[in-house]
Amino acid sequence: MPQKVMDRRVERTRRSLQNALGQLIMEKGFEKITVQDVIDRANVGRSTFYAHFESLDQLLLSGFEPLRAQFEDFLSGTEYDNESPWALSLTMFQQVQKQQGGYITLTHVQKYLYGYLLDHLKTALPKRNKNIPPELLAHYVASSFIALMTWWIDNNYPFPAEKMNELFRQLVEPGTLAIMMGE
Amino acid sequence: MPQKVMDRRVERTRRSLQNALGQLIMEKGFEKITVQDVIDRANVGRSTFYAHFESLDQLLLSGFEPLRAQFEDFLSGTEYDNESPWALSLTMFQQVQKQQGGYITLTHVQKYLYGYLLDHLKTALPKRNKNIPPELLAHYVASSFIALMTWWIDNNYPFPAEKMNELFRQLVEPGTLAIMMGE
DNA sequence: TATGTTTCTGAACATCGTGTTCGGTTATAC
DNA sequence: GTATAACCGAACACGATGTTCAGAAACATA
Repeated sequence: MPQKVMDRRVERTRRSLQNALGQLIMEKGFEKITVQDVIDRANVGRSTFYAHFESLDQLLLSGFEPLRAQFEDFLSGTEYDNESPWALSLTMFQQVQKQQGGYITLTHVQKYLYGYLLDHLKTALPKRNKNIPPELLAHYVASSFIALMTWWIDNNYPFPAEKMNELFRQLVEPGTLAIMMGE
Repeated sequence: MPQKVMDRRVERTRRSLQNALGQLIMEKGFEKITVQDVIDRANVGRSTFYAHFESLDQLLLSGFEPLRAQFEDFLSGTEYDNESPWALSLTMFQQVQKQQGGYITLTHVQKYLYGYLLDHLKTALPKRNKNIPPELLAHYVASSFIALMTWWIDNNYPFPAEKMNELFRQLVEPGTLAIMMGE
């Protein structure tokens, strides 16, 4: 939970680090980035970095915080039913699209979104089925979502969020319905 | 291409390193493994490791070589048609199952299999479609495959390969057909 | 069994990234 | 204007990487 009033310097430092990380992820991918890279780009002292974050992973996570809060809100105000997975995926497409040019990157999506969707699906999907284990079904749906989202971001958002969600549903729903009914 | 006759010591060293890596992947995951871990486990000198492989990635890749060769064979003897993607996926399920207890791990699957399937799909799938970009479709199918494969290995091969491939097809085919026909 | 060749060993070394510490400097809030 | 909080940056210990080299061991051959 953020302080009511935050020292300008703190805000400036954190923003700067987040932006630097975002840029570097685009340039060379998260795995190849060092703390040195980030603090050089952000013009921040080494000790300052560690005063704010205990690792690059923490810094990465901090940039995802705004979206995380939105999804929490969304989920706490939603009933679980047959439509809720599609509503959640639509929200995710929309929110990510809105962040274009911000510091939300593919790395954020792949690292955090998958888990959110999976958790939701595990409770939203029917629990018992003789044709397929429910966790497998959840994995399949969540993976498919991430695949579409990854392609979408990689290709620079060629379609609007609504169209992506439609594609997602058209691809995934028929098979899942078929397998739940039995062949 | 392996030598006709290989010095016993070379064979022993390489096997030992591959096995050590396989064990360590199961124990703590590929990302957390260091060269030191591997050579300690394998009882091999530091300089020996670097005489054989130039990195952990190379060592990992070397263990996948047998499977890679099989898939090359399979693909070079197969016509591209509507059935070939399912035949390839079945082969992959079967070959991975056969390697149970060998040094093929989840890491191998996720790092190499995806690329193989994707390449095949890009040529095997119909090239033009007004409803969905072909590369997106290929990504979706390949990701779904990896999702099922991952679950299967994670849960210790609860079903035979044939059943997994059937599930894969039942989940993926209806949606892809529907979207190719137009809604 | 003797010989020449290949492989393995292990210690030493340079290099790089991490995470911490601390005395000194600067910006901010009031 | 002053007390306080944040930032700086140099120094340090640590651990992993990748290379080098001289000596020991295993191998193929005859």
